[in-house]
Amino acid sequence: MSSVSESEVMQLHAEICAGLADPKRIMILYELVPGPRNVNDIAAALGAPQPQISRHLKVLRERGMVIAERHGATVAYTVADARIIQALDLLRQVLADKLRNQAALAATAASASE
Amino acid sequence: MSSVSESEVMQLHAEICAGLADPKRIMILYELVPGPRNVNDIAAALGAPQPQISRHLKVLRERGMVIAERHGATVAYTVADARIIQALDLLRQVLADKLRNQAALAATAASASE
DNA sequence: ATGTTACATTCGTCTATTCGCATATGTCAC
DNA sequence: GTGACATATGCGAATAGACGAATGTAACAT
Repeated sequence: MSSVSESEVMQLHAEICAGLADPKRIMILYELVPGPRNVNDIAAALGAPQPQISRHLKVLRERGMVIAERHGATVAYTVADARIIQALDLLRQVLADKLRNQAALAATAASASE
Repeated sequence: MSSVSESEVMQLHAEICAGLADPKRIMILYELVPGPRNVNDIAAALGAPQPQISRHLKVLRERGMVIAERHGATVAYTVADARIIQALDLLRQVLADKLRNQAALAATAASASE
């Protein structure tokens, strides 16, 4: 019966979004798309120190956005929900269009000043 | 020719996500879904002080996520891209499922301890 | 038990965000 | 011009986020 209040939902919604609000975390999530990866592999792939990646993974874990699974000495991380990647892709498209429009505007301005 | 580097894209991607990383901003964006709204209406609808809403709108504006259009004394705000709302909806669904699963788990635990 | 590899956490510091409050700007009506 | 309304911004305090560097824990092999 623990119904969640409207503002609590908004808070949780914002926390999930905040999980995406860091370039490294976005890169980590995309690294996990092809399949599970362990921490050192991610760190190596992104050229970032392992503790930094571990901390970012903790942020994502706390928000239920990735799943950690121990396999012996290593820990495999997975994206918890494919819709997280879908949302990232949507926002990436928004960004791509914005950059495209800016480039077009710049070209227009350039040709206007020729 | 201004090609944007990989990490710059990630930075911009993260900035858009950061635009969503606040409960009030999410509420503002959903307020704009039915149609354009001016600042005071949003502030009244959310029961928040006008300067706070104005600042949040500035954050969204700077990231190109909303469009401001002056009409006389008032300024009408619109969501710049419908995919922003789609992304929010996706993440909201992720959250809803998570809450549903947590509730189910709690119920299981409760029945196990009967 | 020791060593080695994999991962997580703590600490101190720095930067960024958010807020309330007051105030500035902008637009219109008169 | 003045006044009234709509929106934006400056300022200071409080809070949160991210980092590097060092250290702690966990799993396994020998």
